[in-house]
Amino acid sequence: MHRRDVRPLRRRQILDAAEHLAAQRGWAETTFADICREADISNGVLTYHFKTKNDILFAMLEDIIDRLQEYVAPRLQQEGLSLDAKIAGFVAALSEFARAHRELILLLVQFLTISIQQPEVAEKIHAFFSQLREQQVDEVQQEGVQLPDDPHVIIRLLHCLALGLVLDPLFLGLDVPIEQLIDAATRMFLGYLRLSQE
Amino acid sequence: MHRRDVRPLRRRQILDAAEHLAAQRGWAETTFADICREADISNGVLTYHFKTKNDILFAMLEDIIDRLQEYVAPRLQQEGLSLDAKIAGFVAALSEFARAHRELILLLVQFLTISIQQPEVAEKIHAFFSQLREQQVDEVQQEGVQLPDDPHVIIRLLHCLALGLVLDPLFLGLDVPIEQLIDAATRMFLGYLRLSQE
Amino acid sequence: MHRRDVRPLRRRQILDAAEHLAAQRGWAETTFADICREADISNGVLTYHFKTKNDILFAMLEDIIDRLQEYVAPRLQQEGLSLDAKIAGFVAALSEFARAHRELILLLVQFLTISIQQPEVAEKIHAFFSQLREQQVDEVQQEGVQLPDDPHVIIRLLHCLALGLVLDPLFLGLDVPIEQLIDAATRMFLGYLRLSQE
Amino acid sequence: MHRRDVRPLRRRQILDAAEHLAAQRGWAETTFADICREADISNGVLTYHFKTKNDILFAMLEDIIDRLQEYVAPRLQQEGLSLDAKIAGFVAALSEFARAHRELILLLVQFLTISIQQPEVAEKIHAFFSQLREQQVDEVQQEGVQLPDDPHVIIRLLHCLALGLVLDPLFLGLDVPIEQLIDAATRMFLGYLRLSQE
DNA sequence: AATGAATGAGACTTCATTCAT
DNA sequence: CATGAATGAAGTCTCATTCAT
Repeated sequence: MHRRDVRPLRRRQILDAAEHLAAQRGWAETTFADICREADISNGVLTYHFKTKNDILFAMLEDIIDRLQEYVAPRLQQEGLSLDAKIAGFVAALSEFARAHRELILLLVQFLTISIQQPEVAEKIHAFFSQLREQQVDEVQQEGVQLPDDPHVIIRLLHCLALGLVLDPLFLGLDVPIEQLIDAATRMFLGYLRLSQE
Repeated sequence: MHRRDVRPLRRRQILDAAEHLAAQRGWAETTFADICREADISNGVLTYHFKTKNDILFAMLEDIIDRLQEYVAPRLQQEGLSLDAKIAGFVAALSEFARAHRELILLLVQFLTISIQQPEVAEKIHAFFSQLREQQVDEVQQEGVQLPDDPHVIIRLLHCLALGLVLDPLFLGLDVPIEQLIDAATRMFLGYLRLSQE
Repeated sequence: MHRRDVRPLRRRQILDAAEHLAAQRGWAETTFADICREADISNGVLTYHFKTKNDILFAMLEDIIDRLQEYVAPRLQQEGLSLDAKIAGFVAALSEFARAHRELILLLVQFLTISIQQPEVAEKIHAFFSQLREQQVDEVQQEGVQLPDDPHVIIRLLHCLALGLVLDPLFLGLDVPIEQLIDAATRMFLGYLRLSQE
Repeated sequence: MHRRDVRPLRRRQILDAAEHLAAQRGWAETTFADICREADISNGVLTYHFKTKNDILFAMLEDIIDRLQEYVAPRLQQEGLSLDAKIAGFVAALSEFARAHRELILLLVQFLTISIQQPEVAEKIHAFFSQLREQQVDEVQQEGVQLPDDPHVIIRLLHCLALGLVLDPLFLGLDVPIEQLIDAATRMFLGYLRLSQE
């Protein structure tokens, strides 16, 4: 009897290899041969599971969005936490995540770049972040406190800050310890939330 | 007598075409043939002026750094402005720049992505932003006011925010009017600067 | 089950074509397109079996050295022959070989020329002839007769003469029947061997 | 007033550069750009003096044949020398020449290789050596002594030997001191000349 | 005489994709 | 499911040659 459904295993094997290489050297510079070598499979296996290179690209995209989803989900809708605690928690989690999953961040950068000319990719990324924003807007709106801006603006601003905090050390070096930066950013954002209350 | 200085003209022509295409479709997807078509020159002219594709890449990098430099320079060291006015001016200028030079921003994104595996590219970008940071740190230090953090941390945070503000609408769509975002960001940052004075 | 060992067959096919063309028109003037046409294969097959043009060059070199080896081996260490008979046999075999394998000789000339600036090629050719010399020196030393010079000098001289006999008609035309030349050369060399016995 | 006839000077300059490079790295690997760099001239000058690459090739060929001629001429028709002395002198001069003009020998090898598929080149080289042979045959015939073979065969054999002595150390390394080789070769040939007198 | 920019054919090489086994 | 040989279009790059100045 055949091993039941080797396919998911093979796909996983291939995606792991492809993601590693794409993060490392860029998707355009990643060839089928590279992936075969990295995944220790033959060219035939690769093309059996993924018809075209773009198929791999989209599978990777879904894969990393799933992974981000899994990471994010339990951190939302935590009952009993103050807004401040949630925000501080979000920024802290983000920075921790960026350090622990550097490769995934690099991969995401690849996809952001690709999204410029691949509308389908742009759409998927957009959808993920939109949904995340909506959830966070909901959380903010549940608070009774007075806010300095429309909740959508607030969350958008939070995301801008988050994006900057994740990418800046990646591209521009790290002259300043990341902890100090995270700390300052948290204080800044919490201060901003309280601006209207003065 | 020779046609006066044809080389700089041709180089400019080629770089314009290459930058346009790289911003549009990505550097890896930009071929010699594309550039020739865009610049309306023959393949020979292209390789006469730039020995290799990487030569074009580096010329482009220097070109955009020069352009950023030219844009940034007059906006620094403006005597007689308060720190608050400078910060607000920086964020405003940035957002205005991002809108007016969308292509240049896209190009910069390409280079950021390339910098991950090309140390030479990373170095040049790093050098530009380091220098900018140093200048801004100097400006901050000239102020007599008490600050919430080390000036390096403050400027770094400002740059994180700026990076986020520039890239976020590019990649993640724009559900929120950019003006509101800029306004909120400015208020946030100015509030942060005053935190220590309470 | 796979077609049994297609690779060696294809390699053979390619090498035959490449050797023929290189002998005919020179290696530098032999293009991938030429080889594909001659071997009746597609460009893809060629580069699938040989990554670079230099790979083909080295495969050719090994191939012709193997062929020379196979030709030479059975002619050495023939027991029961006098030194004179061996020498005469060597010269005769050589001239016969040069006529029967003209293409191989032309190919060898190509490699000699290439060896001037490719140390790796020079090394392989050198190794082959060194080994041949050593074997022949051994044979000479087993003779009890008094010799006019150190056996290494004698064999080296024999090889110089052989090289001249092979190349001269190739390059300088043939005003003199090759048989007469071979005959005279044989008499000359045998006379030389007996010089010390006078 | 113009410098009178710069052209011969320029041609000399170009030929020197071309010959040096062709000897060094092979003619096929020598580009116009290489020659311009080596001769320190512009591309325009090069193509003004030589329309095509083959023009340079033929000019080089004529140049080296002239040089060989100049070297050889005074060594022929030396009255008052015995045949033995002439032969010994020829071999000695040859070996001395090969050492002093290594580059020219390398260049000659290039031409020999090229001659295989360029009949015009083959013809010129052939003509030079034919003429040299004729002169030497004349000299031999003027001797009253009894010879072991037809003078044409003798001289041809001498040339084979000479070719071997010049090329062997170039291609096959030099395990044996060249002096010993020259000495042995001279004795061998002189012995051969006396064979018929026994 | 001299210059060097311009040309485009063609070289080597890479690679995603197909397919017989 | 799996293999890897085969494909050829397309990529980057080289270079002899032309030509306006």
